[in-house]
Order: sequence, then structure tokens, then C-alpha cells
Amino acid sequence: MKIATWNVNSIRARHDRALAWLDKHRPDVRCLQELKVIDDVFPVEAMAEAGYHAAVHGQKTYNGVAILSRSEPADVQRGLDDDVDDPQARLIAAEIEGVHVLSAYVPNGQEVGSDKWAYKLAWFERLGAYLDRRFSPTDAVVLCGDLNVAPDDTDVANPEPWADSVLCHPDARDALERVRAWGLVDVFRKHHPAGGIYSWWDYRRLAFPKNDGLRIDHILATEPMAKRSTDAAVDRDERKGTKPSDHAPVIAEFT
DNA sequence: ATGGTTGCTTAGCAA
Repeated sequence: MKIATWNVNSIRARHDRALAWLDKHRPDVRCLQELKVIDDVFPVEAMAEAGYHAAVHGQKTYNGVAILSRSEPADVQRGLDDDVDDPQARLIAAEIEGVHVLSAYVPNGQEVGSDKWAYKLAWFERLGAYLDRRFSPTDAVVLCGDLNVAPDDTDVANPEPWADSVLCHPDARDALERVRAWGLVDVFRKHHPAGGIYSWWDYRRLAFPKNDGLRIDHILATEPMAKRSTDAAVDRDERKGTKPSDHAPVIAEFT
């Protein structure tokens, strides 16, 4: 079972790339983030023609997440389903072939100390509570998405200038670690323990040609699924060429 | 050198 995740940075701007990637890689499941469209605008028919079901939790202009799958998804759930009044579409979950797959777009946080930063840290807490409420670490669960945190400095090409950024701040790393410690394995890390492989490069400052990247897109899995994982990769080529997303897809293989 | 890019929506925000 091949599971991929990609922050598309607008499904309208990435429509053709998204379809070309599906045809080339044929994953069983593909999680998407930052759709930037309402449900009605998501290209459900084009995905169906490519052979994929689409479970969509859209939002106008910002955010929006989806799960594409070759087999029909069951038990689709949108949002964190807690008592917080939150209009931002950042989580969708579905069961696919017995595996609970989550597509998450964790808040960026904008600037350490800002309101958006507090929302980011709180969102991680709410995600942890959601996992604990809905699942057990012995279930087959795969959490995919743009988690907007580089877990440690091996995931950052140039750690020094990023040290106190929203992507690397110790409080952000602690927040991700608390979610992971519930019972998740960093599947990409399992196969690439040395680090030095990134999933996001800023559009500015020639970050991609200089490989000034960070690994902030992740595939985390509970132990039963982590045991089934055989390989993981970043498709760096997808960041090349005209009109790429600023994120590259991450892919994991499971038996 | 206090910069630079992209996308959505149309000048300002978010990333």
C-alpha cells in the first residue's frame, strides 16, 4: 500500500501537476493540503477519471484538506470534532482498506509569540486529544500532512537562521513530539535516519536551487503500520520546473 | 543588501 502526502498550495494552480503525479506514481492513497477552494470547486470529476475517490474538507482562499484513494473511503470525518469554534479546514480522516488515514494541515504560526503561534500550539494539543479520543496506538493509523515543524536540526539544511522560527522553535518541536509520543513512528525517519532530506523550500531567496530546505511534511504511523513500512521518499523532482508547489510530495510504502 | 515569491483576490494577507 503506497501512501503519499503533498501540500499543493492551491489545487487550482496545481490541477495539471496533481493529475500528472497521480498517473505517474499511482499511490493507493494521496493526502492533500492547502487546497484553497470550497468543496464545490475541488476537481472531483477529474480525480474520478484518474481513478480516485476524493474525500474533501475545503475552505475558500485558505487551508482545505483532502484524501484521494483508489478504493472507496469509509467513515470520513472532517475537522477536529471538539468544542472549539474553529472555521479553519485543517483535518480530514477516512478509513481506507482498514487503515485510518488522516490528512492534516497544521497552522504555520506566522511569528513566535503571535496569536497565530498560540493557535498553532493549541492545534497540536487538540490533534493529540483527537487521536486519543478516536484511536488506540494499537490501531492501524497513518497521520500525513504538512505539520509545519522540522523535528530536529538534521531536518534543516541551515539550522542556525531557522532556530527560533515557527518551524523549528523548541515549543513547536515539543508540541509535535507530544503528539508523536502518543504512539506514532516517524516513518520517513525510520528509513532515512541520517536526515538531510527536505520537503519544503521557500519560493524566495533561491531556496530550492540552494537546497535551503526543511522537512516539515510528514508520514507518522502507529506501530502496527510502522512495522509494515518498507520504504519512504521525498519526490524532489516535483519541486522542479514551472509553477511547482513550494512543497514536494512525501511517499511511504507499506506491505 | 532589513531583501526575495507565490496565490488569492484585487491591496493586502498568508505562507
